Amino acid sequence: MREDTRTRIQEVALRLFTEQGYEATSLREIAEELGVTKAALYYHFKTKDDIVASLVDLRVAELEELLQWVRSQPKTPETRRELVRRYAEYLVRPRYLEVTRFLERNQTALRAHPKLMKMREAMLALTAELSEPGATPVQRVSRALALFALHAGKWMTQQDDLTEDEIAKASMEVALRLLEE
Amino acid sequence: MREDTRTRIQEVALRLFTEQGYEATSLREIAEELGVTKAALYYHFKTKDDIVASLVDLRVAELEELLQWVRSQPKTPETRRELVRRYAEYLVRPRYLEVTRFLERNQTALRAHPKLMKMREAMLALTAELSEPGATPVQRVSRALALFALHAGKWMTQQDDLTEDEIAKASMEVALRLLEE
DNA sequence: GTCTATATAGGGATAGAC
DNA sequence: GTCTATCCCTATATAGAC
Repeated sequence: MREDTRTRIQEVALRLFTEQGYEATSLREIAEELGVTKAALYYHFKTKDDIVASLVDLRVAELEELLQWVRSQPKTPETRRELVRRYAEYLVRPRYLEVTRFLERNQTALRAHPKLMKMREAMLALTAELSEPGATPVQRVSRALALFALHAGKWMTQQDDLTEDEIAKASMEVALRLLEE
Repeated sequence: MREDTRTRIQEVALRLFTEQGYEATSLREIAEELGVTKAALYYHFKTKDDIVASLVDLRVAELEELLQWVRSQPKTPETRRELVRRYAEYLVRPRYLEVTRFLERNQTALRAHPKLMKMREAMLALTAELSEPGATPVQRVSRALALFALHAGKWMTQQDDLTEDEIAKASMEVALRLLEE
């Protein structure tokens, strides 16, 4: 069973945008890799920006799902721990991680993109759910760092002699400890 | 006493690259803001890439200075704490922080840049100095996160009601605690 | 050291045939 | 749904005058 062209465009675009950067990747390159012409892309997506939008949509939907869940829960330490655990689960979904990396690496190029603001808002909202009203600055910073700790494992992989699994476990442990502050 | 044109080019380029992204910023824009023409830029820098190289050079030199220092010290907990403190000092030097932000936001656009590899190596080397041979995975991840914790304050500034100073102090506290693992 | 003018290339996007 | 052909624009970079 073959994927449809639209999905294949998304996949190739995501990979090239991540590897080379958004601006540095031309529609010609994407088309060539797929063995079609630029014009064919325009049948599936109205603009280059539209391709990005379709990618971000996938991720925003997941973040908002998570946000909705956490807001339906009592604001307890266990809820916060569970939020970190669930976030880690999202993070290993293949598509999600790649989109995240793409967005991290192309912040300025996409700065004006309206979809990005929605995503940033969602991330800040998630982070906010980890904090409490009367928290000290140290607690605030510490907990804001918790979700990021889970990302950290990803760029460590390249340098270290640890296995991916060891890093994942350790990152989770560090993230949960950051919540304890 | 007026700055020379070369320095002014660096300043404007750095600001625009950071705000708009490297690829999205044309030499024409830089030239217009300075009130000169594109061709004038080419007198001072051989290529657009050369401007970036000149900016990164500033930062690599500082990182390597720091690396040289830490390697001349005994490998004690106090040395590691002092490394974190010194890194934080570098981070608030105006030029350094702006270059850092520029590099963070334009990772992929600059991915092929040879200067960047030198910088990445220097950062990993610094991080490595925070770890010890027999460290557990949790310690490794935790300490690798320490230097990053200092950066974290920067993107928190936008959202939070904390003052810049409170965030700086809290980030330092969090970084030092991450070393304790 | 800065200018004007231009070479050369590549980008995103569209029209219209098949 | 994909093609060819093309429009229009902007980019980096250079040549040569001042």
